[in-house]
Amino acid sequence: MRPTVHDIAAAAGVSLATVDRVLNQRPGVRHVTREKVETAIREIGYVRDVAAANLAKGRTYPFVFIVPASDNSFMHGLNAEVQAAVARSPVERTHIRTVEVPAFDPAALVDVLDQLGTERPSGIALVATDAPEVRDAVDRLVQAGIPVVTVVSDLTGSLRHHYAGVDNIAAGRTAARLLGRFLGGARGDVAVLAGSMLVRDHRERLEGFASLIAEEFPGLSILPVIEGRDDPEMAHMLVADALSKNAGITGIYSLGAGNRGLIRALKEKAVDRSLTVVAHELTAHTRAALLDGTIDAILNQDAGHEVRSAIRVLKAKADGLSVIDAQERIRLDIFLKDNLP
Amino acid sequence: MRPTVHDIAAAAGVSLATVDRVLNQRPGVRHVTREKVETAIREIGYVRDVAAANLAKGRTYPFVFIVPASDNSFMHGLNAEVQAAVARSPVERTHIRTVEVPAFDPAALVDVLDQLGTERPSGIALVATDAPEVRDAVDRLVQAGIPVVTVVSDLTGSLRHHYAGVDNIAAGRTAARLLGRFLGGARGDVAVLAGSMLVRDHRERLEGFASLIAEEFPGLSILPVIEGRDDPEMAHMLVADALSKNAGITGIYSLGAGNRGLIRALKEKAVDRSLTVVAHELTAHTRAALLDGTIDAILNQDAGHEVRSAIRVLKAKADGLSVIDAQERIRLDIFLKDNLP
DNA sequence: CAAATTTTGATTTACGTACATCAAATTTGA
DNA sequence: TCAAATTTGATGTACGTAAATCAAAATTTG
Repeated sequence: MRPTVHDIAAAAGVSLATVDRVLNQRPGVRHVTREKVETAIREIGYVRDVAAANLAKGRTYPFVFIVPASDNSFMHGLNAEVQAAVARSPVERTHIRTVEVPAFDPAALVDVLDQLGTERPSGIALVATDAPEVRDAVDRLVQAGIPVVTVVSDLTGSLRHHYAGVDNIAAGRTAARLLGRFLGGARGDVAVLAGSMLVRDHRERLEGFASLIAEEFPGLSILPVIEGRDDPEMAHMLVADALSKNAGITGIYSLGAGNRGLIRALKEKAVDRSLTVVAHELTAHTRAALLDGTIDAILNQDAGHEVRSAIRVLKAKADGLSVIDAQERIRLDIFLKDNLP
Repeated sequence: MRPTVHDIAAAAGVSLATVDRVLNQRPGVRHVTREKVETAIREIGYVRDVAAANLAKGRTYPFVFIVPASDNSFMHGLNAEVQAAVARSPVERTHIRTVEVPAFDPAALVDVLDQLGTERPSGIALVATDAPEVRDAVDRLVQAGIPVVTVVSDLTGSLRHHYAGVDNIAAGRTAARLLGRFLGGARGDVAVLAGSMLVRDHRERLEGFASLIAEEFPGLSILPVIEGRDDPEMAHMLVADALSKNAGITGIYSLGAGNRGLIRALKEKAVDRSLTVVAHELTAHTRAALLDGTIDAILNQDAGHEVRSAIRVLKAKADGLSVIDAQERIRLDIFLKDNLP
């Protein structure tokens, strides 16, 4: 049987009340006594029964999810997953509130974060906009003892407890290797479609992509980045234009959203050309395009995993427990036609 | 606040005891009263607090993991993950016992399963040997109300509640597409190194691999399968031999274990040849080979995820709860040099 | 050394559910 | 209609922990 507080009390030769004082860091225990209890805890290998403790405390975890008000399918998916987590709230003893902030607006994000500093929720998850003032605001929260995790997009040099998202530099390099190998050493131009170079994930993907192409596929040259603002219409126009003007394009890397426009452009302008296309984010559109051969590979991060992982980590941090690292690593999924879920 | 048994009692106009009788399917409740309570439960949206219930019951989940006594790194890894789960047992209220059975021995597996039928644990996870008598034994357990999940290797046509593993046909097809695309449409011979054609996962991987090569890469011809019995020495010998005798080999697909031998053979016989190699299972050896360019891609299933998923599913089944399907899908990881964990 | 202060012990209630017991009410059958 | 059988209610204890109260003991201070 698993040891209980009574066992600690017996082992340390003190009363239950004293054990409780030590366990819950209440005052009124002499240093020597405290140490005696702590030793007993270690020696008999006591671990608090979190379920019983939460029951006794009537504890719930008030968490806040801060998501950008972006109108693209990835963010919609992320929101849906957060809502799914909200639906599970009663069972998981969480109480999740979502806050929308304007995208790419550090000041607005800082305002929200500072406000939360006074509310003191049990944990905060945010899709970070990578700016120094945001980092400082997050660090203030962390130093005030509030667990904070970043989701999807990380925050350079901050004290956040955890990042639930993929390594975007690695993602870019992986895309580059797939594209390069699929092109089989042929010379040619590669077009890159991004949302905006102001977003850290997009910058990092491009950085990884460009560096690996330069290192290992010197026959390929990367054209100036097309910024489609994650907007299908704009992406369509810009890609169609590029394909018309440049007959030397043999590969395309789409590292952001707005793939609907890309796919349309490809179907209009490139049915006859044998282009190799690697895109990010699995959606109904990209899935169909992968199946019909318009896209050759899709890199994906699973928003559901990210949300669930963020919640698990926040809970663990709130309880001062450790997490299973391997379980919380968000993997970069590579989908070909054959391994779609 | 979340509704409790007291709220049901009040809503249904009955006593706590009656609610308890309905909730725990105890006898002595008139049909009409039972319905009244069930309606109230539905209407106020009551969900049992599993933590409190388990506390009251002093419940633990006695689970059994049946793993084959195979001496390869994948099974070692799987065992390590099961042991890690055992270490977490006190916290998770599980009580996991592992049973080793001889590999590829349906009769031995059936014996163990039948034995467990009398012990009636809360759940059973097994690495299935795909044979009709095993399927029947599993079906008997399921029909006796014991939750059963298969791990790593599934059981054709059985009633098992869940399979925590990858789709091996899809894995084979994915390997074929990677190999085919990496080879860039060139003609050539492809060698396949398997453990044994008696194992279902290996058969399925080969099946998927061969079918996609036939469909989409007619320039590639698959050589007779090399059965290395997942043994490094044997794999080394057979692969070295094949490479010496056949200069037309341009690609290798290793779908089982024993990759240490494969890698040694490649380094000895194929440094000058530009072979494309796709292998299964990420280990220290395959990882190093991927990094130094000996292997081009690794397909992997995460044993830790499989074990944790199996446990979550068994718990849910034991409690009659539903699982988050997306969370329990075991993904086929594709690792290139750039996205290694 | 007594008084003031700090530390410790003993005990109780609560969280939400499970389970058992016994009494009271209701229904059923003859 | 009455006894027997069935159904329902009332109540208490338990699970492991949290949190509070009050008394007793130990320590520190003057």
